[in-house]
Amino acid sequence: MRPTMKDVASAAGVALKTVSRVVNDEPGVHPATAERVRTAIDRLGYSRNESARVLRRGTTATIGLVIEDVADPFYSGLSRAVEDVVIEHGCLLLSGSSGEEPGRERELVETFCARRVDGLIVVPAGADHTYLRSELETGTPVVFADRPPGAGIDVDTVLTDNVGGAGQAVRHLLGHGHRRIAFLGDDPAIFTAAARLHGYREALGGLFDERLVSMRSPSPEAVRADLTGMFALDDPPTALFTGNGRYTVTTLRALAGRRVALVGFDDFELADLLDPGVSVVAQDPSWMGRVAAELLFRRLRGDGGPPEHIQLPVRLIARGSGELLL
Amino acid sequence: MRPTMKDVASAAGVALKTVSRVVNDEPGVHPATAERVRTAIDRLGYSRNESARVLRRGTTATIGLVIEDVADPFYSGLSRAVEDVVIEHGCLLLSGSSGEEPGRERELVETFCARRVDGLIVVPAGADHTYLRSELETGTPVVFADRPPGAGIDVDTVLTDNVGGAGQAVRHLLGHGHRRIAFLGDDPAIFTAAARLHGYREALGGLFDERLVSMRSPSPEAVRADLTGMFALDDPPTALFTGNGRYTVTTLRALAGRRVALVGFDDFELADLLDPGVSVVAQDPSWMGRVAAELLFRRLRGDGGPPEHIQLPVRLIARGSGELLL
DNA sequence: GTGAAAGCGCTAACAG
DNA sequence: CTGTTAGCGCTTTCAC
Repeated sequence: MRPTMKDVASAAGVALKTVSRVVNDEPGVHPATAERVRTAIDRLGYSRNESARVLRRGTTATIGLVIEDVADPFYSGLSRAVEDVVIEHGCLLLSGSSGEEPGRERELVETFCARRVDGLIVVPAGADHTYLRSELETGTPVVFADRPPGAGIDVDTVLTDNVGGAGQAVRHLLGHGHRRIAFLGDDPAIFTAAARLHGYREALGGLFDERLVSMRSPSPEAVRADLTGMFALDDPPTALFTGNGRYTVTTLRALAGRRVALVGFDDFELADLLDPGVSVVAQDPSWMGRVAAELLFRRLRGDGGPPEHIQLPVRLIARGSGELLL
Repeated sequence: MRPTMKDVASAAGVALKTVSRVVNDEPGVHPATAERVRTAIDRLGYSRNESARVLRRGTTATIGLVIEDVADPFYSGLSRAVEDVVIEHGCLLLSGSSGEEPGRERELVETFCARRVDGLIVVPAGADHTYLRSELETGTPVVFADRPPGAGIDVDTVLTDNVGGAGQAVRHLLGHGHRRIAFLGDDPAIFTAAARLHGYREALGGLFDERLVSMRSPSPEAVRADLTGMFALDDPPTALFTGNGRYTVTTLRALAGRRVALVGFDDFELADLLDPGVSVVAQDPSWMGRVAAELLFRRLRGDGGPPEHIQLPVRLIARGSGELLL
């Protein structure tokens, strides 16, 4: 039904190999012959079967990307940047969302490996990546982005300066006179959440009070309940540090206009249009994606050096909410 | 280097076909034999070569999705929904961003077809889809989402009620006393932009004034310039209707607090937190994704009925900005 | 239950 | 410049 090279060959009255040459722009085909072949290709509506080509050549020109959720602006920004780099290199991107489930992460990685991707970029959901070992031994380069791999796997990583960023946020609030600074963030099982908690705690020093820490689901109810609890304390927080974009937004909603200083980790659209503007410690998701993808292609080009561990800086953007004085 | 079924077979002391049976969970293998095979698979770190399988079977269990830009929340929401449905059906998703370039759209579609996707979901950037004809004849189902295909191609579509939604927005503003209602939107070459302009114009009737229409790039500068021009008129607009989420946000920024009524097409995060809250005509991108994907899988299951044209309704959400009285 | 042989559509290696 | 042959790793068909 679908025409093959053989069909094109007989239609053009040449050997199969000649068609292959034309299709692949290989030199050494007489222009007239090439033209005849191209005509036959157009007439039959021929399109090369990539699976057959991959099977024969052993390389797929495909990169796999595992993220947490495409619908999250951080990851969709990262995705887009990865896609652009992948395209620049003439490759195709295979991507999937783990939904923060380790099992799904692994399934995706294994599916991608079964499709013989040339390389992988992974934002891990799980903490055990020993399942990657045989693939790594086969020589497939893997870059971890946003979060590092579990113990025992030493590969390239591109991470944000989470500890430093959290410290910057807290010191900013301290500098504006606050001493009761709460932290709302994800479950510390998530690497970035734990790192940001660490930076927060370190910067606070003796001012740390575990009653001002809430790390659980970013559901409106949970955030609201925890905030209510904190504000009911004898010495309630006068400032908040939120651990990621989702928490910042949920917290803003839960605050319902209450006047508290706030600095959030992650920038988000419209942060400048709120009143007051929301001060944030901004990451650059597309930078992360680009750096990870470029590192991967460097490996693909044969760079066999030791694993690199890149840390991207963050930038504090003051817009008002973090500058409310005590 | 990478182990094949043949390697597993000799390691387990069975024939290649037996390994194939085990890998594919085919019945009729003695449990003990199967166990021996599985052990060999684990020991060698075998993973089936999907390209070889695809070549032989002729079906890829892969769906292709072409959108405009993953980094746009509308399309990333749609993507995620498509991905979920695709996963439910045990398939893999191949997706790419056209960046609103017809050439890129076509390249993506052709790349996906060369990879022999079982079906395609396309948010077109171009207006000519005759290049799809041979693929359609081959029997590959294609669903267009958000925008219809160009002339001469009759396939399934899943669109939003753009005309109706724009009308709803305009009538809402008319109902609050406004008579000078401006429209800011994308280039009318984009289907949705043209449809929304049409709905706007129809609802305005005799009140339509082309000086109150701005349809060009959503750059802050362009929007600001056009708004300045409109407000300098003798009878300036007292209300705005923005043609999509990007325009709404850009416009809000350009307004810099000026008191004008506004209804935007597309909902967006934080619309409720601004002051006043931003009234919108909301689409549901994940609903659109889900509907398109389910329709595609219905076709893949053999539903050969005539092309379906699904129109999804919109919902007006009043939050304050659209209810400012004249 | 198990296996041998053919062949999916292509490219690599070598002839002419 | 053009053609022939072998074989990538798998599934299908049929035989035992």
